[in-house]
Amino acid sequence: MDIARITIAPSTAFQVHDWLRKRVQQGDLPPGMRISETEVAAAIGISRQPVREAFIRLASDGLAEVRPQRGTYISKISVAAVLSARFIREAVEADLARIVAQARPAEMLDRMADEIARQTAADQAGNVNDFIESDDRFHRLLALAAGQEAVWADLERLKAQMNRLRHLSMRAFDRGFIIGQHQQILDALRKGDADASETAMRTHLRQMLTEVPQMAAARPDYFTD
Amino acid sequence: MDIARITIAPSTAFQVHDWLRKRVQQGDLPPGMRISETEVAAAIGISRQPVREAFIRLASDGLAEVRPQRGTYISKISVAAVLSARFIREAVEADLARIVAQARPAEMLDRMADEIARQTAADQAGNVNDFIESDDRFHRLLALAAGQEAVWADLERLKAQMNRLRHLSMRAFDRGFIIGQHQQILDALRKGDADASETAMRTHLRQMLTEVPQMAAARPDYFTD
DNA sequence: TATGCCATACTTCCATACAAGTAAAGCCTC
DNA sequence: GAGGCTTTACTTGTATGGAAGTATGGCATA
Repeated sequence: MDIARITIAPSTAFQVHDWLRKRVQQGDLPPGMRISETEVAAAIGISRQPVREAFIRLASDGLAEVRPQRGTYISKISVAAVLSARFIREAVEADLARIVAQARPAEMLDRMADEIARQTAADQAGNVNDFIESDDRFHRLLALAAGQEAVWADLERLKAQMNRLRHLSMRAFDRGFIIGQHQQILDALRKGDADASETAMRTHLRQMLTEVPQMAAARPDYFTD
Repeated sequence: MDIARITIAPSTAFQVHDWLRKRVQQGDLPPGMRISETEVAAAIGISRQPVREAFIRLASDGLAEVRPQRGTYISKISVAAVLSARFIREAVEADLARIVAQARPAEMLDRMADEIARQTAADQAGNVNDFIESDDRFHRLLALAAGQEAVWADLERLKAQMNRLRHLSMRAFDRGFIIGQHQQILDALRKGDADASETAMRTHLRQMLTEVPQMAAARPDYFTD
């Protein structure tokens, strides 16, 4: 039997945090921008306390920096943090790829193919957000196919800094190239070739090594380290 | 020129968070225990607000769970979260081992040997905390030797759940065995044998796969999932 | 003009009061 | 005794006032 799904209204602080987090990740609140408890509270029409607690959560996410008695600022994108997250992603997804290549779960691979189709459509429509979301789902499906769903949840946390960079870079870089790499990965997985799958995945994720310096050079005011 | 190191007194909320976090990680505050803003505030002699904010941070760490209008509880150790963190560690440290084996930075390898010596001493003295700290330093040195210090910082966050488990299991399991595995890893690194280094590291970190179910069976009230 | 002091207008931090929700014990009713 | 209601004592959530610290512009002074 299905149990009833009871949802209680989330607290104000929770909602504010969620709202701010999304806006930061999408680049709506740019790195370095100053935000103020008073201003946000007034804009929403609530007291300062829930906003303050949302700021604390945002700081825990690494997306904001609270300087006591001075102000709160949207974190600049740490190049070191992005590269670290990238390193971890490569190591983890390389292992995931090997596992999936050996198991070859047909349904999951089909769903990955579906995502590639969606990416092509989003690319042609010029819809950056759709593309990024499908990109994430593609990689998440890999974790699912390897029976390691929780791993992707952990990676999501690490990707926080990377995501912001991606919203900047997606406009500048070739999405068709990314789609091609996804296809290569999927082809190798279907063949059950663990070595080729790992190599394709590592190549794909190393792409970022060239993108990061370019982005940092283009918008130095958005980056640190 | 060196710039002056100015330290400002950390906020009360920060200190409370730090205190609670350490106590949770060392198992002083057991999984499932109920904690209350009012009680902690009274015990320390401050108001509820900073304690409340410390609870929020603790929840962000995954070490506590705030149930609105009901109470706040120390998180039980999520088996899924531990296994996920372990999977990530294996993938990442396998890559790190390969890199270090190829570079063979003499000074770092010597420092890793020092840590093994400290672990032997701590083991004979029966000092669990010293052993765990040295164990962490050993693995951290590996990241340092690979030029990926930031990676270890990210792993630290993921290890939060694992650390609590370790304080439970270290008393039950054979520390001498762990030391031997560290030595095997170091030997392979010194030889510059990337494959052997990777294998030794993976073997070492897979040890946990047998420990986790045993611990969960021994103390089911401490675990979830 | 340059320098040091100071008032002022911010900021985050903490304390306090109250609001809203939960849970459990006690009591009443059947 | 069983079931249901009410009271009561909790819990966390929000609002508000003030404390403490910071940055800035103005002004007096040399």
